[in-house]
Amino acid sequence: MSLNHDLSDLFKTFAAVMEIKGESVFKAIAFTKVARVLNDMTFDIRTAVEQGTLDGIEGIGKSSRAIIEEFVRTGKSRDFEEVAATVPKGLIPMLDIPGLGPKTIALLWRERNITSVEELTKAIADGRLAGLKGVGDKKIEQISQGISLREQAGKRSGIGEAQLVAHAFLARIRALPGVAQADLAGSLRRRKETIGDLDIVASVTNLQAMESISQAFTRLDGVARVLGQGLTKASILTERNLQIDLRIVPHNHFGAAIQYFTGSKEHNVKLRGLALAKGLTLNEWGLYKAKEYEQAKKETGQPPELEPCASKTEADIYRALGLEYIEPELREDRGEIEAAAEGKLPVLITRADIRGDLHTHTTASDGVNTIAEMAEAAKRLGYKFLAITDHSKSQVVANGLTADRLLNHVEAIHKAAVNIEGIRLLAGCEVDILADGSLDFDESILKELDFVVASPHVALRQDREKATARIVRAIESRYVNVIGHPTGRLINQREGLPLDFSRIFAVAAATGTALEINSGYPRLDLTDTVARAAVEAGCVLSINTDAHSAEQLDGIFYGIQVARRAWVSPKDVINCMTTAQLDKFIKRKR
DNA sequence: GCCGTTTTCGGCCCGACTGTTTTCAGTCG
Repeated sequence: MSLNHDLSDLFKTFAAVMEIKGESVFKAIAFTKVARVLNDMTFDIRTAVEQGTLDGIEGIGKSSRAIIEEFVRTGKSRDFEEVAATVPKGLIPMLDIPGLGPKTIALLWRERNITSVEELTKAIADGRLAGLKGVGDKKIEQISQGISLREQAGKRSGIGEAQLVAHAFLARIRALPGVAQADLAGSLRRRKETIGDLDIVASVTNLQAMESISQAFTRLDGVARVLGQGLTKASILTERNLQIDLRIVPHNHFGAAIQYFTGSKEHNVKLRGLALAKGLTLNEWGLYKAKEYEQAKKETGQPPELEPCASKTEADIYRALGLEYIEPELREDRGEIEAAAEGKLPVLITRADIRGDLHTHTTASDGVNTIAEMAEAAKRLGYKFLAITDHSKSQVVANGLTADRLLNHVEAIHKAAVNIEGIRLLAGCEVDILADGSLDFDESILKELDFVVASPHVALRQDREKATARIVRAIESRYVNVIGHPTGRLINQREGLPLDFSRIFAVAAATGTALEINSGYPRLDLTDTVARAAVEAGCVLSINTDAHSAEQLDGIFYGIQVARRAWVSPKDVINCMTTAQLDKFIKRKR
């Protein structure tokens, strides 16, 4: 898929160059969107070009299509190279410095011949920025801090880490005097797998309290630095360099504010475009009649003196725009607004739909709880079935089971099942998919199992062709029910296998093999966009915890969130089947 | 550059905060 990413990067850079050159911002926005669409794509762009299916994709117009086609054919774009040559390469990374934007970068380049972050650092030290119009001492200090911030920060936090910090701060904010309600917004509320910064919205019933809350927030425990603080808004950095933005609004505007702050930006842009087309205008204060809003009295930090069409709840806003309510996980501008307009949003899966976990470990391999303990924990979660799937022999570090040990373990599981009522125990195994796609046990062993998860653990740097053939071969085994964490990726740590998903989906759908959304953080594998494409291609999914302890069974929550972002309904997931349906699902393949 | 149930031309989301300004530009989300 690297071609998609290469092209996405090209459009991103193209947009950056246009910003610095001061061309129409709309051109840059358009190319930024093309970059996003390419990045989200789960099919190979080369195939789309060859099959001529590039036409129908929203956001990719005539010019972009020409660039894509040329790049697929020749590996480059003359248009891009021509434009890029007019701007020094070193200016592009300067855009990542917080507080420094395209206008100032262009100014530094033209007036001081600064063409890289390194030169900028030196120029600041030498005092060469003095006398630049619009750049004072404070601005220079801000840029200087921005440079060091960029070096430390870099990566987005994984949802697992961000969540802990978010809940700690949310609790502290809720405890501040005058706060009526406070909730998470931003990408964490949308349950994105990585989080850039945390957004929290608080409401007040007494407007006088707003500023004192804003101030108190910047003095909370765990605040390392204050980035900005106004009447209704404040930003801080935590000790771990995570940025938190707090927005404070009057209580009857809470819905509008949390809608606005939840984003995504792209979702909101489209929503406001829709509002405009209906003669309305949408902002963080509410949804208003556009003409009235224009004439209304407005003051910074205060709602306009005007009755909104909607503002109290998010549901009110979506309804007033003629849309079904859109769950936060869907708000990415991936077709949800169009679907909501037609009343065709999916019924999203919830925790209550899950009837069992199909990928778990015990003390037999590298888990910490026994069969009975895992079964009791599953029962407490209300589950009707549980597959015990300890590691196979190649996973030596994980105490993987040899054939003999596995057969004994199967017997032990069946024996344990006799003593445990109300839950069906499946004796399974997480069998390694070896580098060539063969399985760690042969069929004489596999046929003794009730359930098989096959997963790749090693050789995760294979090329696309090899990796795809490997997983396809595993799917074709009649005993394999689920492909566990199909790519092996780890958030912020490991890319995983570069699979050709359209081939994987075709074989998985044809054979009745489920693809896993592994709920273990930082796996979360498959990802949201891939899982969605899988379902659209006719595949079924399995959401499992890969729990190595009874406690970890609770982690199913992460996988469900990925599934919700993937537009997944209960009917798409084998964990939502009744036990009888699950038996049928397993039998059908054998 | 992209797009079209008010448009094939003329729009394109919107407000808060900061800094350098005496009325606004740049940046951010």
